[in-house]
Amino acid sequence: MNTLGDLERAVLEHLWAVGAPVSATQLRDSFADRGLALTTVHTVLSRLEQKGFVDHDDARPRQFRARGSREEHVAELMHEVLGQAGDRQAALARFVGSVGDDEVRMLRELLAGAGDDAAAR
Amino acid sequence: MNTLGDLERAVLEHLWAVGAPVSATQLRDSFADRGLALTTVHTVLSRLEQKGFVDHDDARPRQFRARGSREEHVAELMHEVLGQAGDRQAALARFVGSVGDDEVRMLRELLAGAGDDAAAR
DNA sequence: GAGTTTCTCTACGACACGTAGAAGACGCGC
DNA sequence: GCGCGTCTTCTACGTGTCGTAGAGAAACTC
Repeated sequence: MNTLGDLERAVLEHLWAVGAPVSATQLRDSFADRGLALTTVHTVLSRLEQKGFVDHDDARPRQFRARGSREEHVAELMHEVLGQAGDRQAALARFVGSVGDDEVRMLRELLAGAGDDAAAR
Repeated sequence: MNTLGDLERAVLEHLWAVGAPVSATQLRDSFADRGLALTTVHTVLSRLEQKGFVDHDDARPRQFRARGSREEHVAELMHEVLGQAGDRQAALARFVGSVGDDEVRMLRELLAGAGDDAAAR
């Protein structure tokens, strides 16, 4: 499910942060502190691509970009996790029970506002 | 974070489902379909214990039990996942945006009811 | 067309996990 | 108390994933 190694995660985070397509070379330079070989970056990118997290065009210096935003990803993961609960309601209850005050406020507004057109996804 | 193998997860699920302390032998029998050796069960139990998911007393045929409920675990995981979001609010918004109608209703009630004593955890 | 850059293919070491054997620790019945 | 069967611990191996990168092919630049 959440199967991403450290480097994979770091690269994906970077792509999310940048928001724009990025070449392998640029990535290697962004991670200069790790002193990665270009091929390493490529391997990681292919794996992220296989896993559906990354996309690339076929222009020549390939440009890679994340598919979907970090928030989308997080929301999706939250749903997956929730799906593991036997009793979804109980799990949800526990979850909101330990959410910060400001976030509770925000949730209230969200739920009030989006109210009945929630079906509009 | 969510590092549980298939068998580890299955065993933990079982412990959650049973709710009561269980011996290794009983576990092996519960998983008779897999034809596991007792030692395998023990290994898995130790690993789950190392990871803090399982507890055992020191009576002689050791009795193992899950620490915390499945729902607790799920809620905790959801928080961890949410913690990965750069923009927690955005992630939360997306999350509730794709929650089922009945669950939306339940959340509304929870948030309305638990309202201001949310700090009471 | 030669040199440089980028990409793909392949590989290897480390680590987690499923699996279980070997041997020691324990308890029960006699 | 002793022997025997059971439970527990220790250790190990096979496999898959991930970090890492080399070799060679492909493409671009001039």
